[in-house]
Amino acid sequence: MSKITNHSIKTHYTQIWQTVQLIPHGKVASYGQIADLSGLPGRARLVGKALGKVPKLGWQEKSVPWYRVINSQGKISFPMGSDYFEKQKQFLQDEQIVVIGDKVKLSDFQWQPDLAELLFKLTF
DNA sequence: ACCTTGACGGTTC
DNA sequence: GGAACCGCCAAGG
Repeated sequence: MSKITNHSIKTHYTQIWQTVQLIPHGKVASYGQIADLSGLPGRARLVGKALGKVPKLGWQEKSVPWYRVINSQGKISFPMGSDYFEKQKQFLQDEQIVVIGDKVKLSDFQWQPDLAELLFKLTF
């Protein structure tokens, strides 16, 4: 398994983290999209939970690029002005992603995964 | 074993 | 737009 795996980590979370790591620099994905790609259709909320674990586990901020995951409307899911909101917005802008207010234009920046790439990289 | 929590999503009004 | 409502269900207490 990948190095991010930890003896206490549950399998669904690992699948989610693995999928999130595939989002390319400069692109974003929605929670639902990650759930689908992780073989967990309809479980977008679980993706949020899994991403919330990243800092709590003391992992490096960017070991799993959680900041590239936003909601299906293209908006950052943290309350505007909160610390995490500002951090996520900054990380996105650092990758040349345009964030207006709390919103990213999905038609310009949403990750369109290549099927062959997914089949090659995902091991579950 | 039961109850609550979630960085969600879609439908509807 | 946006707000209310409901479906989702693994994880952690």
